[in-house]
Amino acid sequence: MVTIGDVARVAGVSRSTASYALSGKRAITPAVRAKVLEAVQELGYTPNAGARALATSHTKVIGLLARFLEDEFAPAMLQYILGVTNEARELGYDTLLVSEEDGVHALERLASSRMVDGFVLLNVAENDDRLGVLRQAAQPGALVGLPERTSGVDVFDLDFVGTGRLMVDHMHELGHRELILVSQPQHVVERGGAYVWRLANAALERAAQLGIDLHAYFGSSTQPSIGEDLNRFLDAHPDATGLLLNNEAAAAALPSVLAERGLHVPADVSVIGRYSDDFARTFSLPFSSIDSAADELGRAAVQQLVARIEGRIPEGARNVVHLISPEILDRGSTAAPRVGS
Amino acid sequence: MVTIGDVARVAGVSRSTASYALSGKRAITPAVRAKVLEAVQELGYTPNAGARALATSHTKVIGLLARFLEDEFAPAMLQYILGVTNEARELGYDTLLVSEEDGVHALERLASSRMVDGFVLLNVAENDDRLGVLRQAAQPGALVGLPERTSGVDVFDLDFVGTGRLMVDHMHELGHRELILVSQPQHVVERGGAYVWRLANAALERAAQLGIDLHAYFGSSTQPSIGEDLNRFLDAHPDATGLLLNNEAAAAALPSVLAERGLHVPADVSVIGRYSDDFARTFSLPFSSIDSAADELGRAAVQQLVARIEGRIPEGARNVVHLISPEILDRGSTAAPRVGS
DNA sequence: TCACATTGTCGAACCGCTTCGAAAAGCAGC
DNA sequence: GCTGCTTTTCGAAGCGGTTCGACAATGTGA
Repeated sequence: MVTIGDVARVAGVSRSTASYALSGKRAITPAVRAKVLEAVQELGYTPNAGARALATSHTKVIGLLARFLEDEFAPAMLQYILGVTNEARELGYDTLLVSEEDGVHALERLASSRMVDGFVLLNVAENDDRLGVLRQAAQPGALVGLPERTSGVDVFDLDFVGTGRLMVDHMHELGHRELILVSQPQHVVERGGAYVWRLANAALERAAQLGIDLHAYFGSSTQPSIGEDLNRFLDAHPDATGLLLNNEAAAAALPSVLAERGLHVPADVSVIGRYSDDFARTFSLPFSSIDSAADELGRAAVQQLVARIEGRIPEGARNVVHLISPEILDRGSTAAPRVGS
Repeated sequence: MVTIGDVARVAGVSRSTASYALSGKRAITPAVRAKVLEAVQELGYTPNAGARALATSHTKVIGLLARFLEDEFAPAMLQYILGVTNEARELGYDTLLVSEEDGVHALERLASSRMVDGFVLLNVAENDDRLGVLRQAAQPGALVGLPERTSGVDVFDLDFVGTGRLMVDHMHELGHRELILVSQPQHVVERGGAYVWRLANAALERAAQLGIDLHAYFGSSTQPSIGEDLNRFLDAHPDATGLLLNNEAAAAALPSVLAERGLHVPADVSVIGRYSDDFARTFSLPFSSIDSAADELGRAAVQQLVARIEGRIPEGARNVVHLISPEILDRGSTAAPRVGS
């Protein structure tokens, strides 16, 4: 293994000079610096990460704590993960991915062993038990997902309240008066998926204000049960003219369910969903939707985290709670309801 | 930050004694060890990962190099990633996930900076340019995906040759004589997805031996193009009685395509696919299939890698090339072809 | 009681890098 | 040619562990 000592010897300078030549933290004569760089090239020197971490107390690694809820649509998580790892790399950081069940333990382990400079938590629950540990940790943390208490951490999420309202408003403007909302499985809500009821409650409230009949249901997250669920909901409310989807599996299953029932979109029924564009592209999703903005959220969380790690954010500065405004991507699946239906 | 020096002082022993008491590498009087452990509890001591790595040259981290090919079905990758991270954690290792485009560069960076003890490469191509670097690296590596040259690395993959044959054999036994094979997009093949042509060639060869008419196509990986592709293939071969799928998007799209054409499985057409069970469960995939065994492959790669890292494999031992035998999970989507069709 | 193992503990060195304070070198002005 | 100031380089210490060789304290047998 080639060390900075080897570089120094070959370049004919001291180790500290070699170090300064590489870091630029002190003035070095151009000629000397050139000799050092040449030696680096010749020997193929790369600093040892462990040694540097020990000396600087910075690992240039961020810890990414994923959290896979049973019954949740797992592939959606990949978009967030890639957003985080890609942005981190662009900012000079590597990412330690932890998929451990026991997130609290993982957090304690990484924080106290100083393996990482900061944390990104995915899929944060309303009362996420990881937050207590995170607030105690020496390293800063950024969340993707809005918890009840946001003190001491930076938060990034889609505005699910706004999303619920927007869905209802959009349908209302078109003239719909009876809608069905299909959420994630109840299981997900119980495990802390606050975004589910946040959207649902906002939609119900707005519907009540507007005099709209909104039937809110939990749907399964797998086939074929979600297909059966959808048929059941449609049977129960024959006069409903619009569907709101906050459930990826439901979106994926809906085309064939509608086909079997001989229903056309948007002539017979209007549909609007909430899922990632990538998901929409991969599957035959001809439905207008509100993007989950997974990539954007992951990247924003990392940017903020790195800014904190590198001290670019004043110590006393308030934490950020950044909610992305929902935007409808129009795929033409909503229209005025059929007259007389 | 609490160090082993603090522990030693509180316990009233030397640093080395504290270290030995914790590692057990030398005999320590029970009473002394108890005092050390008590001090550890009291102070909440956790060893500093960087310092330990520097002293032992072991980081207890493995580098996971993912590789996302354009047009490939990304969510499938998540299963491999989780298999790797979970197995690694169970064996006491953390996982550094690298999604960097330039895998060669990433590998060099991690290897020479000694950030990881070993590598797992996902989605390995026939002539993967990462292998050259990996063979030079001081750390061992395990691959998921079979390259042309396997020297110096341990390899784990599904037996795609066997898979191609099995699909054809299965259909042949049922009496089918004309089949359509839908592979991943040509793009994927060109980028190095060897598994695609490996399966296709094996299927074609076996079909030729058995006197079966096999029409092999590349299919798109996104909707709605793959739906159009499928319709085109079916139009072109009206007498084909069976479909072989090596393309997740095709599998996901097929149910609605068949519904539109009024075809029933397996009465009108037999179908067999190759995708992960998780994928099958998530979507309405009523097709018998050969599991990708993503989780199993990821775990096996990690087990082998860790065995090498920890020196449990003799230095001169041959590298492992482990191909998982394909097995058909029967979901009842294949049957004898309709007589007279 | 003494020589000799054996067992348990300690001090010091080392892993590779950064950084501080001080020494050395260079340069101006007188 | 000397003083006084910068600029550049160096030596040494320290980050927090592990590990080796030596020493001290026991215990054993003669």
